[in-house]
Amino acid sequence: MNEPARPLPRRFFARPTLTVARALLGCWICHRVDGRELRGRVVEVEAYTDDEASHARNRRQTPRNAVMFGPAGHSYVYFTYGMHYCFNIVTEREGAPGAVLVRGLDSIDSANGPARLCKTLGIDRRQNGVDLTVGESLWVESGPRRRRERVIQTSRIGIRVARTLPWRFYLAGSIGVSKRDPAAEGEVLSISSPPPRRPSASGKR
DNA sequence: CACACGATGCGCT
DNA sequence: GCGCATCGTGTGG
Repeated sequence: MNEPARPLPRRFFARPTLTVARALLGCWICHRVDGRELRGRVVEVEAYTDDEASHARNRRQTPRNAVMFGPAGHSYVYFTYGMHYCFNIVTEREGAPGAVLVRGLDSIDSANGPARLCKTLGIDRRQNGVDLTVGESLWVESGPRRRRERVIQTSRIGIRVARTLPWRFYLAGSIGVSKRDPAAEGEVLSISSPPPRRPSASGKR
């Protein structure tokens, strides 16, 4: 049998979104499905509140984003591009929209990128609105970051607006990070390695 | 009702 | 770097 769940309590999630996002690094996402328990360690997240890139932009509430306005510690799973799911964890006090998009896990295969992560953990629309503090099917467990694991803070990915907000966090050097930002990591140029390729000026994403 | 488009990932150039 | 799958959602008429 599996170990009993030790879900993080509501008060962990009912804080400012940026605080929760950073605190989630190193924690475990656990999903009990089909009699087995899948778990991965969070290594990359993004914060969304009521900013221009958020589903709750302008604090506009809709059927889809409703759980972002609800109590913290619930899951917000949305469907996108006609084929993918993304998993978020609701933050802030009730009435204030906020969620952390979980973008990458390690200690499990194929969990780099928010959609692959959902596929690997078996998360889909059925998990939307689940209370993660119950510890019954889907929950989050504490997992303190290891010493020497640096937290990198940089801009979010895959959005067209609000790109200057540094609201993405990841653990440097971890497998499971969808996209690294060498500049934010303070990478030193080496004369023995080829020069980094510059992104073309046409890039819109 | 019509329509534009996306918090992505894959395969190919 | 680029095209594209594929459909729910929000917006506007």
